[in-house]
Amino acid sequence: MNIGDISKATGLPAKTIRYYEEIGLIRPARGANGYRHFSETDLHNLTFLGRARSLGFSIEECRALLALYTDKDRASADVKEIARTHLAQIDAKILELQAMRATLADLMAACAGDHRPDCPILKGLAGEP
Amino acid sequence: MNIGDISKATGLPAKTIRYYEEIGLIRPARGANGYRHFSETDLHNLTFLGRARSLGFSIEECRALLALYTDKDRASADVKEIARTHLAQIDAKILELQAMRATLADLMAACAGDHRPDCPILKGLAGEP
DNA sequence: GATAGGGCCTCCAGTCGCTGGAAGGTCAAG
DNA sequence: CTTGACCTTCCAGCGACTGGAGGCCCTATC
Repeated sequence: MNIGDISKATGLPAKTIRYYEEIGLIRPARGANGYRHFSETDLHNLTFLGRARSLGFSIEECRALLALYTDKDRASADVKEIARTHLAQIDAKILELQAMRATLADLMAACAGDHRPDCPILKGLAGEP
Repeated sequence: MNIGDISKATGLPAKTIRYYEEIGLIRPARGANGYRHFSETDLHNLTFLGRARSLGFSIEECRALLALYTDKDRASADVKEIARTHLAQIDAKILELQAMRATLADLMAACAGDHRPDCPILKGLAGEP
């Protein structure tokens, strides 16, 4: 499979796949013409990476997960530990966004949103009582 | 006030303040020695920027908000429109993170997390049923 | 007056995870 | 033989900073 085929199969842009090769996440073979040639294993690995990325794992976490995925002697505890850390980060992010949301919604509720210049949103951002 | 003083007063790193000047968000005066000199207005503007950023507004949104903050003839509707757009983005992000969280939590719940190599998290990422 | 320290300056490079584009080689169809 | 779709590499840029090098300025102490 060429990069275009694997791109369609995985849903990942060709640019992204080249980038993953550049940073050493995958090592596709090369044909005589210089084209990348992707095996079934490459397909599995890229699918894995795509799903892990879509769950918000960083590239380095993906690298670790992929190594565990490839290592048939891994302990599932190692995987779960990475997942636990990531889950905590997601939760922290959600809380942060919810706090932002609440503050912003409060300010917006106080704002008439009409032609007049008086604006509680700006006042709130400026730190006025 | 020098940059160190304003940094303490606003809680923004000096590097960030210099960056805000570089991209034209603020225009502090300069002393004969080349040092930036910050007025009360600069202090207000930087405080405003700090709060807006902490609510997740992008730099360009902050630029627009700051212009409205400075314009005493603004319409509060203009401010509210920016806030509404941003609120929608926050909500979208929260939903995305909650979906990630749910998927990840499901996978983790199925994983024993012990010394054995069998791992539903990896299976899920690989796309196994 | 010399020196030590802290603060300030600019400029360059790096972060993360791609993404866009230019310039050029390859391949299959008509 | 040409067209057009594909592939290649390399360089640059996104957002919003952040770190560090190298060097000037200011105050305090000896």
